[in-house]
Amino acid sequence: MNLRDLSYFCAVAETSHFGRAAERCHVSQPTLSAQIKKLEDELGVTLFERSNKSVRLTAVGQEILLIAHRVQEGAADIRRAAMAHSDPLAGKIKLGIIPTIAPMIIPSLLAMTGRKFPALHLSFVEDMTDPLEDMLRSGALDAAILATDPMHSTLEEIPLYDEPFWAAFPKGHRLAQKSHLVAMDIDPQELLLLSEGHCFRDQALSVCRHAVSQNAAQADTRATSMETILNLVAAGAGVTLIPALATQGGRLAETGVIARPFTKSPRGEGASRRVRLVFRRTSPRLQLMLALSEAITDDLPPLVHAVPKEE
Amino acid sequence: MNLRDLSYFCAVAETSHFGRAAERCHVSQPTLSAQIKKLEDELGVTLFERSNKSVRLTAVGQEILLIAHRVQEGAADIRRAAMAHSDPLAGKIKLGIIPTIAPMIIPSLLAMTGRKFPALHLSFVEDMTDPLEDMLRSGALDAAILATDPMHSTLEEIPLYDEPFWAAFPKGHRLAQKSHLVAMDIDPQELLLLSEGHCFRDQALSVCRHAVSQNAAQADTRATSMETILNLVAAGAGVTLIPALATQGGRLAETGVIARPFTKSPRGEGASRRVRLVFRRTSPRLQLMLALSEAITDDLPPLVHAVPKEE
DNA sequence: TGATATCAATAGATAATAGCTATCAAAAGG
DNA sequence: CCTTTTGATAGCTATTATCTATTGATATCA
Repeated sequence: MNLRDLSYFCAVAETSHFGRAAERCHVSQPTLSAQIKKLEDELGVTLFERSNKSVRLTAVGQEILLIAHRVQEGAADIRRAAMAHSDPLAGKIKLGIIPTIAPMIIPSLLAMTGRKFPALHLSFVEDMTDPLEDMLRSGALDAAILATDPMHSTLEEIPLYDEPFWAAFPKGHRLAQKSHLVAMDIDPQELLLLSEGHCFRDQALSVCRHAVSQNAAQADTRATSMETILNLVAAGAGVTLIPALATQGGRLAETGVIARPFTKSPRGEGASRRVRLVFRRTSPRLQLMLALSEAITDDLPPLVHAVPKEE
Repeated sequence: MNLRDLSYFCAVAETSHFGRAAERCHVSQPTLSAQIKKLEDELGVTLFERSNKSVRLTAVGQEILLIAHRVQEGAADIRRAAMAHSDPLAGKIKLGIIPTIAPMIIPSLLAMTGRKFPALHLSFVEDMTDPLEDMLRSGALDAAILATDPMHSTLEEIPLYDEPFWAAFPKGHRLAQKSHLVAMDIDPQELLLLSEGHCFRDQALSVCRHAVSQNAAQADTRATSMETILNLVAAGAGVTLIPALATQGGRLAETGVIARPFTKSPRGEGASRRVRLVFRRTSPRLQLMLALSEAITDDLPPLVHAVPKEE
């Protein structure tokens, strides 16, 4: 049995005429006759009672016609479903974002996709890098925005932008006197860090390499969110590093926290992290990933830098 | 698209493994891969996200899987329906019978089919030959039991039996003195006939050929049923011919009507009619027709005669 | 780290089949 | 009696589903 055979069958049943049915199916009459015969042989029943003058459905034929219509409707539903999903820039997409990026990027991301991909429905999961990669690999996420090279070879990445680090300290702090800082300006004793697992903790530490060994004193004050750390900074508990985009929006000034960029090195390499769109190498939505990354990099905020093309 | 493709698709979706799915479908893995790819191309969507380590349904794939199951269920329903109708000796059959046969044959017919074809459901239409032939040709009937050669070449017949004619007259009638009659014994003035359209009317007249022209006197007393005629006979209104089987059951004796057979001619040809099973030449139920006619002739009542084999 | 195992995809050849044109055979109608 | 209609048949071709053998890419294990 075959969907084509069923459509031939329906055509004959509805026209009561092999020739006209063949025309409707865009095949020759002998072809159609042969296929009907094949179907009858396969089912072991006679579907039509034929004579030169008339073609009449048998009792089984009538019964089967009803079911055949149902089956063909199902086939049409499959085509419809496929059609509805054939736009690569449409549908639902579940995006994981690390906590040091999520709050800053989600509003603009939603605005941008609403504008450029009106048929796309985004949902978000905010978690740390490792759990996000796990979810990505298991299929629980379609993509993630991360700030590290993906660990697994099954994952693919598209660079989005480089985001410099800034130092944040309370108003009146000695660092406020300089417009640009260097890593050594940070006093390891003062440095506040996110809890382990946050990639930004490791990145901040690698900027302040001199602080690694001496930071043990702060072991008991590791905050689980940027928000908490900045509150600690505002309260005068220390200084910290924050990603550039976290300086936006005026929240810092309100709480009396001051932020300063670092001086760029001669080669233009300041302290920064590379933010990437990550997804399974096997993802069927590569096209969407490319479109999405391009849309993001097309309209970057001034505080971050597009990735140089040759990379 | 194709029912086979859909079953391949379902197999892969359910095993998440091309090799095992291929095994389940009894085809090679490359075959299955190719067909899935073809299906994806045709639908314009990716159904599976494949890697060496895992095969995962996409969102469209999940949606389509549900519909595909529905479609396959429909295909199974078609096969089931065909299976249920594949026994040629089962199902419903609508049988037309002329009024001068119906009352005598229906009880034994029902008993016989109930015994020999328990899966067969008979229903009956009692009418005169012409309307029955029309219904037969239009498909409103599956078969008919008639006593005439079918008029249309589209109809086929199987002889069942030859049924002699008997004369019926009131108790004390002069004919009662003879044990066997000849046609000329019938007085045209007395002959009562069924109304026009009944084949038995014409057959009775052809037996009493001498009565044809002289029967005009009875023109106003044509009864529409054998029952009525016999009541007239019982009341002394005349004599009539009846088919042999109408003499069964004791009803005649109760009403004081006497029946006598005719003498057979030297060649064994008495006055009689041939009763046949008639159906469309194109009928898909030829097998049932043969079985049915054989079952009827296998167990004829003593008053009728099997049709000689050479005919 | 290198060897092995796993698994889907690809290549190339073959078998099955759906398709065509031309023709036939039966029946109906003028 | 001839013509028309219509489904079935015959013979051939194009398509395609299928096979085996192999590749290439990962993952696993020693």
